Amino acid sequence: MPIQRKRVTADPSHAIASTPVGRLRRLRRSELPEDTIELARFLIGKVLVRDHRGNRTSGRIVETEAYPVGDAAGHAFIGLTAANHSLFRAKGHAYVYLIYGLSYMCNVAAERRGIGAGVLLRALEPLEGISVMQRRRGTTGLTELAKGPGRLATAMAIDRRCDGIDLCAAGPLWLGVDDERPAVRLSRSVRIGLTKEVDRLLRFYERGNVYVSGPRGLRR
DNA sequence: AGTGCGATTGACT
DNA sequence: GTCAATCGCACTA
Repeated sequence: MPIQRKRVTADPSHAIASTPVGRLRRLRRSELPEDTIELARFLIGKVLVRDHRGNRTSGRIVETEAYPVGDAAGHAFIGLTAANHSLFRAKGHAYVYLIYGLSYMCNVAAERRGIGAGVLLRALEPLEGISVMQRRRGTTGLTELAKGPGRLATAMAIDRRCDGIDLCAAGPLWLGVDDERPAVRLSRSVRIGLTKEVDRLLRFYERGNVYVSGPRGLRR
């Protein structure tokens, strides 16, 4: 008779505490897929790192949305402006903007220089600097720390001053990868909160990850 | 110079 | 579940 193993209680805080921050290396720009949708998939499981005022915070990217070329919901759709020009930079640059007067959204520019497209980072699984994130967010919760794009920005102290940062360079905000970690199981869905292009399946997330945002039914 | 609105969040019924 | 807050920016005039 096989021994019935007792199921380990799903405790997010324990999961975080026991998650080793493995060997992290900076992503090179040449590693990033040029295609916006491929980039959105690629970024799941990669790590966003923030070095700010002597504090390091980082988290695994668990949810993204693609805003490809020609997408009427994308900020580049109206053409190049003072506000959105970072979207037209080479892949791997940050595009940060304020929405509804209160939430910053952090994007990764995609495609070649001169082409406007990007990937919205919608949620992180916190890794380093959890207490710092908790202070910035004003909560002791763990699953709510960076679940949702505005919360992600707050937890990582990302604001408009981060717009244009090269995420593939040594600096205050960059993208890393832990090559030791196993590949991610991806799911996709429609994008959240849009009034245009509502049917396109351009949201990607790690299947079953408790740090993924969105309504029930769009998390599994 | 004025208007409308948005890739959200948190508070509240 | 509903709903208001709050700001920068593109657009119109």
